[in-house]
Amino acid sequence: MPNPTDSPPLTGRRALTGRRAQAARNDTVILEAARAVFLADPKAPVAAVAERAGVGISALYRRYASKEDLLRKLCDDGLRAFIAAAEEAADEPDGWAAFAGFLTRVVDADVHSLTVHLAGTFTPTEELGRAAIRANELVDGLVRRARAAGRLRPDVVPQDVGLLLEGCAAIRVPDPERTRQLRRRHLALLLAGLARDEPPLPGPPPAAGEFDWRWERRE
Amino acid sequence: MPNPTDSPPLTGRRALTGRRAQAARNDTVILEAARAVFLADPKAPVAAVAERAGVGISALYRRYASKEDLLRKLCDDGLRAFIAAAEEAADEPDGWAAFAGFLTRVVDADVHSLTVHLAGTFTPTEELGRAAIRANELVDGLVRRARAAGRLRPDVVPQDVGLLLEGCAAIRVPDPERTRQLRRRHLALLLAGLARDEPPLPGPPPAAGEFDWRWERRE
DNA sequence: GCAGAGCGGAACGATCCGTTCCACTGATAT
DNA sequence: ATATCAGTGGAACGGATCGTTCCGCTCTGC
Repeated sequence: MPNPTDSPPLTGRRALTGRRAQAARNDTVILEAARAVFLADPKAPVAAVAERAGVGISALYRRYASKEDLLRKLCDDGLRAFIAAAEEAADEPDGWAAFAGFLTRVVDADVHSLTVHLAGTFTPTEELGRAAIRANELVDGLVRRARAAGRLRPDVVPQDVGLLLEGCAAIRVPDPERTRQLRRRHLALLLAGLARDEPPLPGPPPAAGEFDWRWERRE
Repeated sequence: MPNPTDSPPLTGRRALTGRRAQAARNDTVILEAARAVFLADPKAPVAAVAERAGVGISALYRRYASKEDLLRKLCDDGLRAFIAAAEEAADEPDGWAAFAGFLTRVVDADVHSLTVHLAGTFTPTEELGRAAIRANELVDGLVRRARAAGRLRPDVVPQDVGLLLEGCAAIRVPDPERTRQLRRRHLALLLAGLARDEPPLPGPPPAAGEFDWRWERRE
């Protein structure tokens, strides 16, 4: 009997029961395991995901036609979370606070590294492409507002955000909570650097589309 | 006839000739290729190095007993370069300039990511451990001097340097020169953030030895 | 009490990869 | 001139890895 986890079902409401409940539980357990595993190592074998989830391999293949399918789903979810964070931050009235809050949210959720490191391991759907465009637009808006608020140094461009997130995502220790702390610390350094009246940043700023190559399948 | 590269030898001086010269040339060609290949993908196969170097596999195995041997050599060279950069920077009289110069040098040479990403793929030698300690001491000194010079915010600790370098190393595009530019830009942001009179960095600062786990062999 | 959804995990086949091996070449020594 | 052999390219090998399939079992829902 696999996964004898939590309490029995309330058959009254729409609550699922027995085998069916277990299946529903496995849905999320598998996704969480996959996220954790591929975040640590994008090339991890499928079996590692199953093991981490505490299920058999067939429980996984019942839900996803292939590894690539699973990867795509993961990346899609990540992009969605990214967009959600941006939209949520947009509600904040102060432009700088919105910008800083957005970055903090994305860094905490570890959403950027998933998207970035998984890109190139599967053939992207058109839907995913649209989401990516939407995400870029949202970031543009956030940067524009932060600049309008007067706190963001004017030589920062939206594409800098990607670099910045990548830098934060690169910081990783075995303990997830500690990772979060260290990344926040690093982000604070970055945010301080984003302030005004510093000497201008060197070199031509990153251009739109300059990072598209990530999406090309790597061998 | 392999590697019919450059001009004939000057037999007069100690200049090596023919087969011998070719071998010497291969020494460096192989190392450069290995550096480039493993920098791009730490798990790359040995054959990829040989191909990139334009030599056969046996030319490689004649010099290194095993892949692990080659990786160790690479890591060792990287650490040495790191130390050299630190020592060179120490000559600079101004503490802040020394600190900033050191970071720039290390980022430009792409030395940090090599050491960090290759760690854990081979069993380290004692010699390597000593070099690591020496490197840490040098960084300590650089941070101390920068702080004494009054430009470095006081809540930055030496271990922050590792995080910072890791962040810079994480940014990578296919073109090496462009990578260098983008990293410099990112570093400038970081350095600006390192300035004084900002709100204090959040969370407990990274502790000494907190990143030692990197050196443990990963499965 | 029966049908089948859901599952665990062994088994399979296709790579992939580190390492060895062998035949060959051309510089060097005699 | 000729023999020698350091240096080399690359095919071949054996082991490991990994995605996927498949089979037999269990336990639910009816």
